[in-house]
Amino acid sequence: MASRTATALVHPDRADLEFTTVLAALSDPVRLAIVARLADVWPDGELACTTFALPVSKSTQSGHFKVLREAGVIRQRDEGTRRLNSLRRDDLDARFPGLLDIAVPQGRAILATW
Amino acid sequence: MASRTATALVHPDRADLEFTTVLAALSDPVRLAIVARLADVWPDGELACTTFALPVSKSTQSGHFKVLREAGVIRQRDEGTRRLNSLRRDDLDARFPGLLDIAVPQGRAILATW
DNA sequence: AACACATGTTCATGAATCCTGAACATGGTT
DNA sequence: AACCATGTTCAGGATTCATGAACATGTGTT
Repeated sequence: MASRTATALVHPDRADLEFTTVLAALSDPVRLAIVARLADVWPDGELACTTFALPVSKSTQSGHFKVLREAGVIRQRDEGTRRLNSLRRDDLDARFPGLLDIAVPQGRAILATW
Repeated sequence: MASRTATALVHPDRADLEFTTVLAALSDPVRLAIVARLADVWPDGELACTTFALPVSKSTQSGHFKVLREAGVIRQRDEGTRRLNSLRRDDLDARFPGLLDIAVPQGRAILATW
């Protein structure tokens, strides 16, 4: 992958999560669907980007995952050639209690339409 | 005002509210602050656009109120030369229970920084 | 080693959206 | 009528978004 090891992946600390940034990250159907899938394999599940079968191009997917990571919604780590994603539910629940409880079912509803 | 009576204000029905659209509307600090102010005068309070003293230009304000209205977050009605705004808390609570309870305090926090 | 393949990222381009000041429209006031 | 207050619309420039093509890296195969 491109410069994986060169620049470390940026993950904001729990205390630095911003509400409006998180909402913006969740306000896209594709990203909300990603969050719902990750919530369903939480807490120990990690899913590679490819496993989502999203209806957008590869580069757009890459952008969506980046938005979620930089907002602090997901965590990403590299394992071999794959980038594994997991939900930062603990941090989100601590900072914005109840938000994921509302958002995840909505994401599942989007998944159901695909 | 410009063509106020010509085209009626668009207000989506409660059933047509979309989660991602509402989140997008709430994901901006200025709009979140507007929502918080309206929540504090709910249920019978109506505030004209000018009363908010927002740190953006008049035309940008107009755009923000339009986004909120078209997302179904606020209701607007014209009274004389002023456009009065109120929060659609009943509809939002019915469709997305708990969302405003989370968002409003965050909006108040933004207000406190101005 | 060398080659091919799978997984993701980056870059350049075009499309869509956002912010602003200037001009406009409407209602109320003197 | 003239004037002011409240908001909207329009055109522009700037920022953001989606995509295909090219690239980079890790794994497996010969």
